[in-house]
Amino acid sequence: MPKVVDREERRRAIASALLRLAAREGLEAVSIRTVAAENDMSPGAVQKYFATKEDIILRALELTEERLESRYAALPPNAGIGEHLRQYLPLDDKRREEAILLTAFTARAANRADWAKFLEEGYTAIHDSTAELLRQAQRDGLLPADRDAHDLAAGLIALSDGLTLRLLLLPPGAPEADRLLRALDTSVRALLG
Amino acid sequence: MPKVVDREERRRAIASALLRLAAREGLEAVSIRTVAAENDMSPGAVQKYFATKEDIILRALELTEERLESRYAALPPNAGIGEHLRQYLPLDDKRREEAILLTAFTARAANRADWAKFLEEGYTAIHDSTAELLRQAQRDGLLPADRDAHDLAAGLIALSDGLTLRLLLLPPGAPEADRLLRALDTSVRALLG
DNA sequence: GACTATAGGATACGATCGTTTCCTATAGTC
DNA sequence: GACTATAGGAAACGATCGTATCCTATAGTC
Repeated sequence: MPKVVDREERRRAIASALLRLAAREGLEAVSIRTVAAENDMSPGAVQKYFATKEDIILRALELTEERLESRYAALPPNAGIGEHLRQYLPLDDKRREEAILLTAFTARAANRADWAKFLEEGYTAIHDSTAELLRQAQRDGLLPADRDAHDLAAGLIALSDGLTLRLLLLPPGAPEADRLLRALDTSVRALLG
Repeated sequence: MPKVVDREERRRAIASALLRLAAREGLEAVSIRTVAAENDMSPGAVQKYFATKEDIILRALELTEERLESRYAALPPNAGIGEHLRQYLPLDDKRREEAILLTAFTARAANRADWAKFLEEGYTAIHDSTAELLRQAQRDGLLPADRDAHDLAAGLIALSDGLTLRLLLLPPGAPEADRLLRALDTSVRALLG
């Protein structure tokens, strides 16, 4: 056997470099060559791990969803709904990167059924775990039992996603962001209370 | 004077062709040549009206916001908040096109201050007119007077935008869309009290 | 130590990109 | 009718794209 490397680790590193680059300079700046440079490899080396550019993008999409899920899993078990929603907002550089990417991917996915299916599955997962959280709150008596957990979850997630779009248009530390976050709190309370 | 054409009309037609193309095949499919073909001109002719590709995109952005505003203005004066929000959802091909474009533009604008400023102004306009609508409802006694119209407007718009992202991932006539629309109604009612 | 399969890099190919330059046709002025 | 400014198109430029091909270096097997 010849020289051996951890192929899966390499693939992840390349996809991660793509995400870093795309978040910093936009998805249109992504090419085999620029991704290779971002990961300090030659373009030829990248091609040993991904046959096409499209394959790298799909792996990067996967990686983004993995990160979303791991952040979700890292929340303390007794965190409230508000804290869960806040996890998805672009309030620091890392989450801002992810939000940019998911937004760009979503726009492209609208015309590509395979990408859309992929993203939709991620949405469904978030939706289901949010709905489960709400049902738990109902069992604990923290939320009126006559609410439809699914409808409520859809509303809360939409609220968070819509706010994310607004926040992306503001400079990272803009003062208007506080107003928007307060509006989110108000709306969440109105929906839950 | 030589041959005379309506330059503004030509510019609008070119920008409109860009929007049509970008909505159908994605923003990455947009080039001087493809836009020219979409509008049945030669690439050289396009360059007589826009010096750079970037200029066309900016005009297209302007055009999209003009369309949003004109649709908003076309609503019957006694329409409710729910109908206003529904205007922005991608429920037919035309609005789906616009939503795809605005989403793609927003993702790119996150890294480009000039685009972001442009989009943010559009958001502010929608926000202000929505808040005004809410204050009118308060004066009419249709909405409790103790609500903050600005926070409420921000929440309602975020709700609509977030739902738009979800709808973009579903095929145009998907049955899940109905569930989401019902969730929107539920949430709007909860927010308005 | 010879052999070999893979890592990694260099290079080439055809296509397309944004943009510039040059040419022709035409509608209006004098 | 000569003149001219503009519309519109054709072609070319250098750069970059995705991808394919070829070459070398190296880590493991026998």
